[in-house]
Amino acid sequence: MKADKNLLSGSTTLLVLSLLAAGDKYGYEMIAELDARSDHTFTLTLKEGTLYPILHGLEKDGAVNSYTREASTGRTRKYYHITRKGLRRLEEQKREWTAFSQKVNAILSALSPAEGEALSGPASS
Amino acid sequence: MKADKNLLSGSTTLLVLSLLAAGDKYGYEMIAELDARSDHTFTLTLKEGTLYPILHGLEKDGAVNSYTREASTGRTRKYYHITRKGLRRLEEQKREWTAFSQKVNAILSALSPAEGEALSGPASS
DNA sequence: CCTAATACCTCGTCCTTCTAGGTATAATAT
DNA sequence: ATATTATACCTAGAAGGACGAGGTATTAGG
Repeated sequence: MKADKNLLSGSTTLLVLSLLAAGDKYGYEMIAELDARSDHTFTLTLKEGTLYPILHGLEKDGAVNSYTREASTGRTRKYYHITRKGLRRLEEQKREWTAFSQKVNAILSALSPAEGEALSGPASS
Repeated sequence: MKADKNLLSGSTTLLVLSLLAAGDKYGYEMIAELDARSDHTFTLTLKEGTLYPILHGLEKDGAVNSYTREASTGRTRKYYHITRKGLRRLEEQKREWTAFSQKVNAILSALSPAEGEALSGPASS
């Protein structure tokens, strides 16, 4: 329940940049898209209080820029567009994520066979 | 450089439990093992200031228990042993991690083909 | 003898996310 | 007509997790 939130840590910016690399989007839309992609299972939920400050930070860094648009519904939306700088950053973070997740998976899969050894030491559960 | 630290967030407990599931270990050993497994590339580095509080927390929760042992070198080591409760927790966190990382990977790989759509909207980089 | 390595620990700081609030407009229900 | 819900944006402060920097003690090596 609580671990999900923690897992998100650090990969939030990566996810935001990824979404924007697929096309310009506005904040509310990104949250809805992530929510839909995680089948509403709370696996990948991004909160407004998290997203908006991140978008502002990315814009300040020049990784994205924004423009407002009137939707056909009459609503004003603020769209974000990823820049070349943002794309470079995305690639870099993607590499880091891949390296990291592979290492974690390697450790996770390497533990089961050594189960016998775990019981060889003095233990009391 | 800095993103690595953040990526670690949330999966630290999972990694610690994984290491212990492969056999009883002491703190210093776990740090060295993770460092070796990440080829010293800083991808998976766990710091003492992070590990020890986590181990104490896990022990308080009953996920691990500990015993001291005199090594052949004459040094006193504090070994940690994972309990049944800890194993259950490990399995749960493993599932969460797997679900999470798969979703992230799905998003990462789903972005490139939509590149054309990204340029259909009004944009200015 | 003095330094480096082993082995443990903790406190305060920083960074990231969330909670909980706020504003404003459009659509829907009453 | 009016109230509620949904859309769409925002922010300040709280909370949580990892780290840096410090500390202690013992052993090995120069």
